[in-house]
Amino acid sequence: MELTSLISYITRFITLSEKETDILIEHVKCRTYQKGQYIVQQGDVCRYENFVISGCTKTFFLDEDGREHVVMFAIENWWTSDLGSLISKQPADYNVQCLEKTMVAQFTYEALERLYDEVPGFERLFRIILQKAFAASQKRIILNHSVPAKERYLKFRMQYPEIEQRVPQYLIASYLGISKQFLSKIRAQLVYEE
Amino acid sequence: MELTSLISYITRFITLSEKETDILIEHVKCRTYQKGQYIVQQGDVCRYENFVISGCTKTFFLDEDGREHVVMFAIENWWTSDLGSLISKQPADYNVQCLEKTMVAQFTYEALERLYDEVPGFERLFRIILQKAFAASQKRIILNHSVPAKERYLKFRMQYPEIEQRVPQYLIASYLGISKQFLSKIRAQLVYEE
DNA sequence: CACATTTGTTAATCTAGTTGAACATACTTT
DNA sequence: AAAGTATGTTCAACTAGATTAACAAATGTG
Repeated sequence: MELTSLISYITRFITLSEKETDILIEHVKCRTYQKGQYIVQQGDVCRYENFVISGCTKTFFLDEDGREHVVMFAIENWWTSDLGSLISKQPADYNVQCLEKTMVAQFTYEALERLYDEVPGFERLFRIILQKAFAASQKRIILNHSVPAKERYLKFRMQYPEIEQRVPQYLIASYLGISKQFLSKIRAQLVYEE
Repeated sequence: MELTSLISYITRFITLSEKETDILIEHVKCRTYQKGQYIVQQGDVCRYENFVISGCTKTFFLDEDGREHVVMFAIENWWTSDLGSLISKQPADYNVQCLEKTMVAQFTYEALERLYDEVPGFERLFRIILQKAFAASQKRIILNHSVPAKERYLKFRMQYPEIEQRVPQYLIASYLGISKQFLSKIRAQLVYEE
């Protein structure tokens, strides 16, 4: 079934009784997006927390000059959303767009609230997910400030080899905070060095 | 009592019965650090989640060349820690050092675990805190990538006017990811413009 | 008080990374 | 097959911001 990966993901962190699994399933909906479609649009209020079952997405925003800045990617077993928008019900800062045909499991804000109340471990699950996400986000701030682009690229390649394969280079450049030309230069250097 | 600010902070998010308040108090310890002392040291395992009762701290790390990079500040009613280290029990990436005489309320990892189990709302409290912290951290990554230093400084000034007053400029420059000379140049420009 | 340390400014030089344009390659779509 | 669109490279001119160093001003300390 479609939700297998979600359930086995969740049970890595908390145990779910049969009844709780049923409650979970009632509160989540699967949806498939085609390549290019938007799961979240900058300016709209974000309605879902999304768990990627299959496919690949990019999260980005457009600055005042219309330039695109990639914030993150998401592949199988990752969460993606504009959490700030979801919890505050303010317009989203980000877009989440599918780079491939992508299937996600979607939780509305209300579904999450109910799950927090009805499934005891659920609050813990998200506390743990958020702890990790926050710690990773903090590390990324460090990285951007203290490490030159070349090393940032190497680190990215090490950490997310699947993503490097799946995603075009100019998007990776944007994620790293550099121009595609400069990434190309870095890659040329690395080939020469190896 | 010293913990008044902590308790009124917490009750902004969840309700605490008298008994729960007692349990909370049992699991937290106040400690005062003098100016210059370290609450967390890079390389040590971080033992506490800290709530600032009074004073001011900076969180920073030293890169391979020994240069200091400020990640955040914390003043009254803020949390500060190296969360990654606290939860993984791996050596901390950051230092948390007091810029003034600072009083904090400290929770050990074990105390937090017990509180999650014994005080029903506690898991929710931290889920909410982490949601906000994560969303803010994500916004900061955007900001660094898409906005020039001058605007980043203006935004910082708007958002944290108390901190701008309390903390020396060269630390703010480091927080913004620029050199102190460049911040000085920006400030000179702003005075001229106003 | 004088002296040292911390904090802030100004100016010259240097560099990592940007921008833009031209060209190459591949993948779609008609 | 032709033509368009998405992706990737290279080069030259440019700029945001770093680095170094010298000097003020402010603050702390014996």
